[in-house]
Amino acid sequence: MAKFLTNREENYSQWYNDLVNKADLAENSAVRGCMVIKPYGYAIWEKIQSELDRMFKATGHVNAYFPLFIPKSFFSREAAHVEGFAKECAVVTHYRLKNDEEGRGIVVDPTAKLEEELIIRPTSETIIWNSYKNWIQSYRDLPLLINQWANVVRWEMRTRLFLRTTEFLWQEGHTAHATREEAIEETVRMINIYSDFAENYMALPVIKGYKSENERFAGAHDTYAIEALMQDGKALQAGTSHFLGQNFAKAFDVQFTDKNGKLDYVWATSWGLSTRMIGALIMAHSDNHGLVIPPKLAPLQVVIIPIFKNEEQLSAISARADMIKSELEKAGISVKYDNRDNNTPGWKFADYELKGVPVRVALGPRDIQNNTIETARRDTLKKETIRQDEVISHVKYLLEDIQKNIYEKALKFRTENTYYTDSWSEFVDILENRGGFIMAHWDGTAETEEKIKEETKATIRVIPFDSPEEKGNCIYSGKPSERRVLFARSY
RNA sequence: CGGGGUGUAGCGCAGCCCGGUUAGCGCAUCUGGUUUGGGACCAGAGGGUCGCAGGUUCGAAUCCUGCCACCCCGACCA
Repeated sequence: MAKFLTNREENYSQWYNDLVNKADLAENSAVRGCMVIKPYGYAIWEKIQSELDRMFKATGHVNAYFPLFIPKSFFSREAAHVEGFAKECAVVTHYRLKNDEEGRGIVVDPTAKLEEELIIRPTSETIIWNSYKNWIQSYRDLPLLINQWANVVRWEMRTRLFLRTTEFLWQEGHTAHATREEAIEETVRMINIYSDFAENYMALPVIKGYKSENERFAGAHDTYAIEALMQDGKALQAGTSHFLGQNFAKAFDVQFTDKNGKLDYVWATSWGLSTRMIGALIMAHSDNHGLVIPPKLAPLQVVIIPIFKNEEQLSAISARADMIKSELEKAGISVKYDNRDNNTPGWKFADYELKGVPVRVALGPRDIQNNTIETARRDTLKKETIRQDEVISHVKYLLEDIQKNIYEKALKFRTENTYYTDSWSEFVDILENRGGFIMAHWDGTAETEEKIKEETKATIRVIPFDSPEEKGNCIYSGKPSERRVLFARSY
């Protein structure tokens, strides 16, 4: 068979770019580092949005929207926060263009300079806390549990479709609480929602844990993250939840009166998950035939393809296909009947495989004769011929089984590529030659983490929540350590 | 910002080293016909400021200079 996609084993980056392009998910735009998300890619994002949104609302959160522009002065109130983001901000300095008198076309009107520059949000903590200041006076106003679906801009030096683009779409939750304990509880609740979403919807096994001080969000007391392993052996941070302490409340002077009439600063959290998840989906499950989308997030779950020689056959097949389609739809399954006659069945088979549609149903003259249908599942590419009256139950079974199977496949891959080592030379060797997760001892200092990063490009992805206490010696410094942490090279 | 690479039809590329009539191939598109159980075949057609600007030359896709864009590898990061 002809090759339509770059081979994944030959060149992982090229395979990834090629797949994003050929599966019609996105393309590079004319704007530096920004991408155009095409309808099919956006449909996947809409599925992610709707499932997450449901989970947020079920835990008492509501949606709101805050401005794209942040006055520079807001942004500089929290010292660590500004330090973390200053290097990658787009800044608006003027508000008008004009025709150049010397005929050089449209130019910025120098007389239209803003008195205070506006930052295009790289994240919204500051503008949101400026509002919260007015919204919160009493313990009765708390907790405040708000989420925003938005775009943000971070002027990264190097970009990559979905994984790191200059502008990206995400959701960011920003909550305010009366007590430290409650805020920490919220931070944990949200990282659990993310990992639940990753595992049960994305079919992506993740490791939950704390970020080390070096990797923490700018302005946070503590950052929790979920980390996933991609098929090329690199780690991908898939979602983060931050305990912000009273940092932003103090910076924006958000105080409330508690039950005892005492004034105190509120406790905050923020948490976010982005279109990067689409990149994770691609890199975790896809193969050399194209995308593999978990059924729960597939914009299209089933495609029915007719195989016919003439109009007469097509109409007989269509009658049956329409019936199957409406029955599947009644069962809550999304279905397309592709009866276009300008492509051959073989072409359609390959195309829907490239797009990652989980289940394909083929109907031809043979099937009409025998009262059968042919099903094919995207994960294993296995085909089966079944009785037509079994189609609904079989498709339902396939969707569930594919969801389960690709999760298990990803988990198996992660297990096989997670190494426990106490030897520095083996540590280096794994990173150089195999990739994957490494569970190793660490002395807990930022200096050691920094040195390991310099020498191997690996960072501490997380200190896993469930990493058991185990006495050992730091892989790098040899100093005593209480538990293993997760190292990997990352995106 | 450093190191490497690429820019030729909608997409993917050859031609460039060693300058020479009309710039070529595959895919895609359009027309007609035959096909259709794994990316069909035949015949015909349309589509190009060879990234941009200069220069050398009788003559430049090809040589020289400058600029621009994109990709990959680093530094940065969700």
